Amino acid sequence: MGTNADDHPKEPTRERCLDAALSVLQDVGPEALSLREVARRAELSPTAPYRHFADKEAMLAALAERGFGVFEAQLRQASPEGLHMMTLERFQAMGCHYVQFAHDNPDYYRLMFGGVIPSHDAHPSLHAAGEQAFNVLLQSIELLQRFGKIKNAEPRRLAAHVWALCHGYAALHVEGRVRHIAEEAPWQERFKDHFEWLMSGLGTTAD
Amino acid sequence: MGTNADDHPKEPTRERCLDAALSVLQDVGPEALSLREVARRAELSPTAPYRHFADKEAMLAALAERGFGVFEAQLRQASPEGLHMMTLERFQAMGCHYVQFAHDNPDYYRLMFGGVIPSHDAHPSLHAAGEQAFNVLLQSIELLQRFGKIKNAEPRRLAAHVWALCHGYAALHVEGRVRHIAEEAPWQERFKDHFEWLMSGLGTTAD
DNA sequence: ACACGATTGTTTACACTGTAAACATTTATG
DNA sequence: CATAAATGTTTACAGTGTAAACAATCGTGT
Repeated sequence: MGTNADDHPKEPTRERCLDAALSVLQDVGPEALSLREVARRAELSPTAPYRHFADKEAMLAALAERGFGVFEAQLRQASPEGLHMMTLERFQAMGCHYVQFAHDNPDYYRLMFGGVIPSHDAHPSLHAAGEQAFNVLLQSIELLQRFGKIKNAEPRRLAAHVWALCHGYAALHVEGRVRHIAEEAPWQERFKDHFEWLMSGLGTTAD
Repeated sequence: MGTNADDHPKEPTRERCLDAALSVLQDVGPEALSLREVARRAELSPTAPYRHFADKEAMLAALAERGFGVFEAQLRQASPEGLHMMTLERFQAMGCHYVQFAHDNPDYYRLMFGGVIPSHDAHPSLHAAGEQAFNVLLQSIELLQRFGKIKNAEPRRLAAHVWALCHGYAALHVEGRVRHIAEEAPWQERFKDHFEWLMSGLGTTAD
């Protein structure tokens, strides 16, 4: 006794809502997600979540923010000893982890990068979380430049370049738009090729 | 007389619905789009659209299909005399037209490539329309290969590569996730750099 | 010309949604 | 312990997706 699955009376309601929201998201997708179903799964009255979130969008924004935390951690994991020891190998691993995150958490990914939340700027802390994740990429690029591993163009543009490929790849995957291509080999293998093609266009030749 | 704006009594209702749907989409976005508002703008009874579309998703699928038509036309426009005269310059123009489409028609783009329609395969003609647009890219790649302009890897992978970058770039733009970068220069200029970096990774060196 | 089945449109109905407001309860704090 | 804030519930309302029943319109074979 006392070991029931739903035995977390101390867990603050707000977190329970977010957990429930994620579970609803996985089951029915963001379009069909309803605040009331979230309340139901969190074992609350239908409108209780309004005590913790201004409205549905604010709740999704909070969930997306949580997603960015997991995401950033996963990116950093590619270079366990910190970004300052950046190498091309680790940078590629980071790209891999990027797509891996989208693959493992399609709902989070859609929520964070799809159009579910119309404007991130309307939710300052969400915007900040996104910015912080982007900075991991940006700093890595700057370090690679300092070590002479990639060309010396404007770092934000290089970051946007790499980001665009990763996001494009991840998004097309998440939305299932590349299944006809995906059948032959596991995506990790294919992505390595893509990343190498990508990086070979960013080499240090006439900055 | 007879020249009123709403003087298209012959226009089939189905098309009027799609026009109305696009207009609603532009005004309130796909999340908030309601079939009844569409019916209102098409000057129909609230449930009339059900005579033309199985449900809301089917209607959005039909609209997305129309979008793919416009999209494909815009891609082909980059090589006015047909794909068989493909050059790297025209291919770059095609990339530009890709992003231009997303920029000019963010609602269409989100509808076509975002997660609004969960599975394209559930709507065969939509799936076909998407496939057809992809084939424009694929054929261009194959022709560039035949002319020795790019490396000789599996065409579908090369196509996925270019597509991923274009989609990533377009999507991040459409969702307004690159405004901090976007301020300095018009995106057309920046995209040219990106596309050149991309293609320089696909040159003919050790296939 | 006309009957009749199919196509297209409308009305009605229902369960569900987001959210505001009023109310109740718990909790923290003087 | 009193009282104010935080948290949860109930009630209420307008708007939604969609099914079903009904009405009008149209095309077609005779």
